[in-house]
Amino acid sequence: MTTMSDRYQPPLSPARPTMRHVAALAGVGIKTVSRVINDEAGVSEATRQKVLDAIGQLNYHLDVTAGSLRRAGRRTLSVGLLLPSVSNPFSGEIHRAMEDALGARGIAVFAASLDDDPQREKAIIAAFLGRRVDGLVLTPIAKNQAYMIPEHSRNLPMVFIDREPVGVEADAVVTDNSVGAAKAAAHLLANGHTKLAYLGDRTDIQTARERRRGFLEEIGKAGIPTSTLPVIENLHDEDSARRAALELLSSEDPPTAIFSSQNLVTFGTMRALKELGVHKRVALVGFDDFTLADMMEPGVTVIAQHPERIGVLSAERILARIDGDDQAPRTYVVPSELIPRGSGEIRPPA
Amino acid sequence: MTTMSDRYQPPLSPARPTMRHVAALAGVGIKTVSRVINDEAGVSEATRQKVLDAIGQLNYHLDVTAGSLRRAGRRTLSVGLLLPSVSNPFSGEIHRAMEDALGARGIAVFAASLDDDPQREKAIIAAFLGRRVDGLVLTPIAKNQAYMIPEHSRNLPMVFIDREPVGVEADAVVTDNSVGAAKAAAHLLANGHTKLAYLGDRTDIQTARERRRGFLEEIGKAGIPTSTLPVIENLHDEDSARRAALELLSSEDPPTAIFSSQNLVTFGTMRALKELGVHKRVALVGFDDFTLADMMEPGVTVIAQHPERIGVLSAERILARIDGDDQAPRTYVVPSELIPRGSGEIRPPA
DNA sequence: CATGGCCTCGACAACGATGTCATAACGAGG
DNA sequence: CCTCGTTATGACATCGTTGTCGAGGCCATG
Repeated sequence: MTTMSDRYQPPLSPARPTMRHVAALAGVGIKTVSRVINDEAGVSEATRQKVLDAIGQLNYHLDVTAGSLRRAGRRTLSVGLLLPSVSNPFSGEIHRAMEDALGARGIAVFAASLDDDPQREKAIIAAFLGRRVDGLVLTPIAKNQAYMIPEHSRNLPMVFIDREPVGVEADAVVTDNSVGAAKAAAHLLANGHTKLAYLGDRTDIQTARERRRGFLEEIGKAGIPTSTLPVIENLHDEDSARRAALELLSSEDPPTAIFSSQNLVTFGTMRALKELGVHKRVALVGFDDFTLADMMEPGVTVIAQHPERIGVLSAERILARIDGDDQAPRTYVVPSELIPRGSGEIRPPA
Repeated sequence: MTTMSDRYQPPLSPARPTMRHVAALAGVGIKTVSRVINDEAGVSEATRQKVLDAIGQLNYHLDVTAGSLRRAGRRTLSVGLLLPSVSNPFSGEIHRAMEDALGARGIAVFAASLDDDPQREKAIIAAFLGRRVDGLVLTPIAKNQAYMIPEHSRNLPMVFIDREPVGVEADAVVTDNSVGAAKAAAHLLANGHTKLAYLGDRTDIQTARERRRGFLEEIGKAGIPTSTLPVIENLHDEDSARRAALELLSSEDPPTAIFSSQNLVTFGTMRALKELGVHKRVALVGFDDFTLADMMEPGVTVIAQHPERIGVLSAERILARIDGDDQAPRTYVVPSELIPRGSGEIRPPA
């Protein structure tokens, strides 16, 4: 005789209950069940209890998607969120703020990563449209969002993050990229630097161009010629930034201060500075804050964006649009903030 | 006369097209449209083209949710993912790996943050069930998952991450927490330490308990009494960890090596070490890798988990279950890895 | 030319829910 | 006792899609 008690029991698989089952068990019509679940008026307390009991007994969960098919306004109670990558902390913060604001309204969030790939942007949007999301919040990559015109004219609520849309009119929530970069420039100038350099991200990314513009314009205003200032771009990962910085710093007349336009570029630059042993002599200001920046040697001065703030604002806007707000689209600017931590306050050699 | 060209034009809002519209425009029946879209056989090439043209012209997108209502197996092509917080990098990595694997199959991911709140866990699961997700991947917080028994017996695919479920049998993908912690202990012992300390997370978190166990057992094996070894727990954020470490290090007979059981605890400890100026004299090994750990002074030795690996494996398992795999549930262990970077190789004072 | 088989294709019901509307029950007012 | 308004309730159509099934057209075979 073998004992079977420790064998895996494939579970029974009773059909998932529907309103009909609940109605039958409670001895009422399905419409009454619907009324109870949706808290509609016109159900006696006794009936309500019977229905609730049946729901509990069957462990019934309303099928939101089936409901949305018929429901007025056809709300699916879901929105699509397109981010650079869900694994990057900046995106994560935005995602989190969005989740909290929308979750409170019973709206679920589909999140997806774009990886700077315009094709992917379109494919994901198509997938989300197929799910009939109530709204779209996205950090656009494609040069142009004209392909969204059909949806736009169907009044699909959309909010653009990080960059204003091209080809459709819609709300946008952005960081003051050029202003932030100008602050970085002003800060380095104020600390006495005249030999500056710019290390930047891919030039097809609008925010990268804005940052470059802000940085260079501010320097120009100070009367320092920008035509000879080293501007190294299209650095999209840590290692290419590191190598660019190494080369730059090993050149004949190296800069005494560097502005890096993005997180990974900042990391690469930090590595280069450290490898050459000049991390305490060459000034650095990076765009984007990061964890432990204050624990580095020296602490890294940054232009911090406020992703939670961006997320909260975007959530507000998409909710307002979903609720029918039809004001003219606006762009909301979230100010960046210079956080001095040491690396940006290094003064040029005398 | 005022010009209106720059005024906002609220867009027209033609109804979203359905298969019926496509069918009418193409001059075919709706079933034929369905066949074309789903690549079913039995449609002549000519008809196919007509339908595809109509789809393009109307900018039609199949309504996946409506389809899932009728489709065999009722797949909604969505899964729910419950993470500690979408804003934490560890969760982000898992999310990303999941998104990639499931996205390739046309499955969308609902992600939500638990914040270590058992109530939230239940609420979010209820919300996901209401959306009829095809599967659930979760990092459980609640002591017990017995409340999921009804779903489990309805064969809802589930995969648990980070911790084996209690109360239901299901696949789990976990890090070898106790083994990893033991490695940390062994590493510190091998470097000559005998005065060690443990700084840990909340004791109601299973992984935290595992790590403590692994750490203390390994030390016990080496013949060092663990009863007097400082074990400070329930440190759940950076600042409480910092304060605990400060106190510990200022005590009469401070440890020469510290093991911190989690990211935030590690950060707090690093701060304390630095504040006291002993970061180059007291050894530290932290559980969980983090960005720029190698750039700290000294580099921080960690027991790294592999969240991408965990994500990939979880995605594989949930897909297999969705595809009908009905083997007995298993627990998959993803090995952690000790990465020496300096802080863990500091030797005790002679 | 009749027959049968294959290929295309569409009518129809159904999925699980909700909006509409009709009806039953009941007490109030005449 | 009839009428009326109010409240509680359910029958039914419907949302957009897919599964089932049968109809019709065409071609090859005998």
